[in-house]
Amino acid sequence: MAAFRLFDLNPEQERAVRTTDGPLLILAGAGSGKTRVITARAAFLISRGTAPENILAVTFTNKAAKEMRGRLATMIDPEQAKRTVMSTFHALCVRILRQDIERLGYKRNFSIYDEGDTTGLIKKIITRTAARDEKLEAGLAKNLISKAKNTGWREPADDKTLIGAVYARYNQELKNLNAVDFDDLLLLTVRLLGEHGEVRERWQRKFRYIMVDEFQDTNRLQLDLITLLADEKKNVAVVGDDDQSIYGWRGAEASNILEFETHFPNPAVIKLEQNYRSTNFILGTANSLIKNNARRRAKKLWSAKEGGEKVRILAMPDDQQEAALIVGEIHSRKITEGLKWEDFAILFRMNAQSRLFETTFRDMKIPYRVVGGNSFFDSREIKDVLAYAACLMNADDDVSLLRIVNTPARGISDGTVEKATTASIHARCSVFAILRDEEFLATLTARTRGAVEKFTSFLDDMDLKMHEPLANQPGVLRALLTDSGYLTDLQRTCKTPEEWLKREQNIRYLLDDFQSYHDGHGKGLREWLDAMLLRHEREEEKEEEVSGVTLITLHASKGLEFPHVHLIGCEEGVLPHERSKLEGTVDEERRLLYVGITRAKQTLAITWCRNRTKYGSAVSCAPSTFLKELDPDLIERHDGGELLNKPVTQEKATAKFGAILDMLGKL
DNA sequence: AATCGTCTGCTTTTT
DNA sequence: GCAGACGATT
Repeated sequence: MAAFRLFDLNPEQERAVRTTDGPLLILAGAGSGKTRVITARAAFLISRGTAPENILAVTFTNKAAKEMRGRLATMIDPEQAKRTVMSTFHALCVRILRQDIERLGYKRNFSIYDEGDTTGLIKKIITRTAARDEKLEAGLAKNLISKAKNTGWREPADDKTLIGAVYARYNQELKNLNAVDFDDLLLLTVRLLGEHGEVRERWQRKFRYIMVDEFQDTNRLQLDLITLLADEKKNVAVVGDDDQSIYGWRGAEASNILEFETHFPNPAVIKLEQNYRSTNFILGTANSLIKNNARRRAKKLWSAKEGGEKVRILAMPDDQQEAALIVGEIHSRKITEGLKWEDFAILFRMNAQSRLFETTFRDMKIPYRVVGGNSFFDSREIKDVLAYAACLMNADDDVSLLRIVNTPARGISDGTVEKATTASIHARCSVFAILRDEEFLATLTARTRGAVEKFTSFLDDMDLKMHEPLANQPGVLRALLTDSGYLTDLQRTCKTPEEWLKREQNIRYLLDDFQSYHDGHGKGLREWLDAMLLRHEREEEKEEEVSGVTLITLHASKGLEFPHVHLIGCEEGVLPHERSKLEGTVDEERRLLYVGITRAKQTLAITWCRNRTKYGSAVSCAPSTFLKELDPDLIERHDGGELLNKPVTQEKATAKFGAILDMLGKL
């Protein structure tokens, strides 16, 4: 291969790319080109003769992995790019576990349970375990269990506490179901690699160079995993920004990056401080805020982009007027400055804050998109389809089976299901096995027995068809949904034609996705199902088809950028959130605002309201204490109430009219 | 089995 | 203020 070209990189970036051996810590500030560095580093390693499959780049999201792979494909031979392992933590673990999980006493066809599945299971366990006067919310228990798994809390010795007992039972139950939750993917992989030297060595030999993206968001288990994968060579390059650590509440350990040296001694440390995104007004504002955090690796972002506008802080009388002013401003700037709706974003702390903006945008007929919110995968029909598929892959998967056993209604009542579950616990086998057990069937009425037998033979039939060599698997799945009467039943239970249209569209999307996965990758239901369960967003479609002003939480905005950003609701109690003050995590809230500020490329406006409607009633608010920390030299303060009521000035009207004429002229 | 009414209790959510 | 859960009703 020709000599690798590095001329698009600045000196620090180039050093990060060329430092290939031994531990490396890259402190990459917001907008400093970290994705570029990771991909260039992979390309550089390959150009120097490293085989692509010996390079591992781990990310948190599928989107990031995909983006990296795409970029790498533009830098080197796409065939080689394809062979480079770029994967999320969870997908990597699935890959490892599908090969060797048998050593931990699970079967290789294990099911992966998502949040909803696990919460449901925990709920069931709580009702079975708790005494009359004991109460435990399933959601809370799920969080506690997740935290326990992620911080390495083993089986609690004291299962005298309800949560301890539920934890132990939950793990046992999962194992019986031959299922794992998201946390288990990491936990079991760490256990597998830790306890089985030959497996560990095999993977260590494979991954000679490891890179980790968003290292500030890794938790204890993820660090353990990386440590286990890196052999004594320790060719581990981590990229991250402690100032953008905003997932502490999900178990991310900022100490992983702050104390990197204790985990990997004598690392090379490289700081990327040149920002390619924002103006210096914006970066200076961000710097002035974040320097108030005590525990951080000092860095100062700078930009070659001079000029621009000062950052505006607007005080608004209430949230209604906040929405009115911002939406109005976006509307007029789009026209007068010839911008696109996509150039604007509205950032907020809580999802609930987007509501008012949504209605205001609708009223003004401005297109908008809400990022996040309810996921495609939370819809009933998608869960049902995936449950059908899961049943064919893992006969022990009771959770999926119970989901679809009487969906559509086929004469297997709750009572029958209850009876089957009890019998399965007694017989120590799966519910599916019980439904085929002659002894059990004999206890049923002739009618119920007929229904059960029809159901099991239907699934058997589908199972057979699905696993035939050269089967048209997407076709089988499609047939399953029709022949089971599922689709007809779904249509019947939809209240409006629009609802049916939406649900049907979702299913069609899902099946099309499987079809193209099957045709393109030549992979089967197993692999596709894994990918679906580890992917909670329909990235491609969402991003390309939908356009308009972006409405997004601060958390979800990390990694994105917009020319013009409005950061709303900067009030004490909202940002920082009331709860964070009680929990002592105000620093993380400050980082959250920092992330928000650094999303802006050209202009940034921060608003706060003197009054806000919270839970139905109006409360008065104070501006966020963070606003006092921002460098006053870089900021303009306005009273937004006045701006809103001020009559339109002559010059503004002329400008606007001129712009309209301009647009008409172009037509 | 479906539907209606009342109660509750409120961040953020990469997989 | 409103969604989501749960229990009582038909």
